Amino acid sequence: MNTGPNAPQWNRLRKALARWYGGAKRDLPWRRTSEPYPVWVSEIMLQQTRVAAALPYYERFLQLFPTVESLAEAPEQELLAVWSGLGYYSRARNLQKAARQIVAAGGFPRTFEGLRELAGIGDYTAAAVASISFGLPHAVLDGNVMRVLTRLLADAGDIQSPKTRSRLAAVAQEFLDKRAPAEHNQAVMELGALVCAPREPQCLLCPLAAHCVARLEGRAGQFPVKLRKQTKVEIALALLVIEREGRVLVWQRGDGEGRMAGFWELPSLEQLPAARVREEAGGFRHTITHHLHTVQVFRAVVKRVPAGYHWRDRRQMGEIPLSTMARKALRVADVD
DNA sequence: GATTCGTGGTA
DNA sequence: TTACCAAGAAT
Repeated sequence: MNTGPNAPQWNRLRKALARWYGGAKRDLPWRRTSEPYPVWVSEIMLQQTRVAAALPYYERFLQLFPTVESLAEAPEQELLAVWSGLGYYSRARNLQKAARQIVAAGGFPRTFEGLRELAGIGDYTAAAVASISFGLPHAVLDGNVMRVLTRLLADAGDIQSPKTRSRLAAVAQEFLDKRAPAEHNQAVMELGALVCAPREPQCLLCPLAAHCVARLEGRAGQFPVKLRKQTKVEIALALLVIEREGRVLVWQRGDGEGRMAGFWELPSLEQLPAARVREEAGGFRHTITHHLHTVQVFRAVVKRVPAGYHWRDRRQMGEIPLSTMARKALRVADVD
């Protein structure tokens, strides 16, 4: 740890941060309680997901599954349907897996290590729930915190490397206000979200600005450093909207441990060469991580239902787990 | 330890 | 339009 003459004055920083958070704190639904179940659900939903995107899902999810028991018993199709459109669907499956672990154990684990063993809970989420719900002194390290700390220290390490991350984790833990871990953790993240933003950081509004090395050097925008970048892959796809008597032909992804298992999809022209295309309904682009799909949507007909395909009522599509790509295609074809 | 997993917002 | 990236975790 940096204990030299240039070590950050953590106590001053903590106080300045707490004062700022007192005025900037947003009223978000998951902040109205410290109960572990809603806190946990919100933390999972917020992984790599913006607050605005998670909000409506959070409300619907707790409406439908108000307790950990109800989540443990939920039919998988209902669970995936509620999550449909939010992305990273393994989160939903792990959430239920963990709910069953919790019910089997007779309640929530009340330690970081116990939380860490639940499905879908890594270092970040374990620290978040431990601090917010149980007041335990574990610092969170997420994208916000890494941005704040790399700027504060002008740390030029690649944040995608485990070495840099563990170094930042130690700094975060030293920075943590052990008397108020819940408030402190959320304050740093909120600072990263609202002030110490990725682009055009609002240094003039920042409570840490006086001690921020990157700011003092006029290069806050250069942090954090991220060396690796993804190369994109273009994919062309023709999806078929095959309608008959108000129903649409779909297939279901295998329930095995595959990507988006359990989700319903439209057939592609490649899958159903026997389908007879009537007209092109339109097209759209859809990006999944680094895969750029250019999708053409065709209305088509089939003589008989091919093996593995099913008719689903077009008005029922909102109630089943459907990939966003399929949803977009249905919209293009005016089915909804 | 590098990859993969979804989606939508923003400049 | 493109590139980045958002309260990460599992493999």
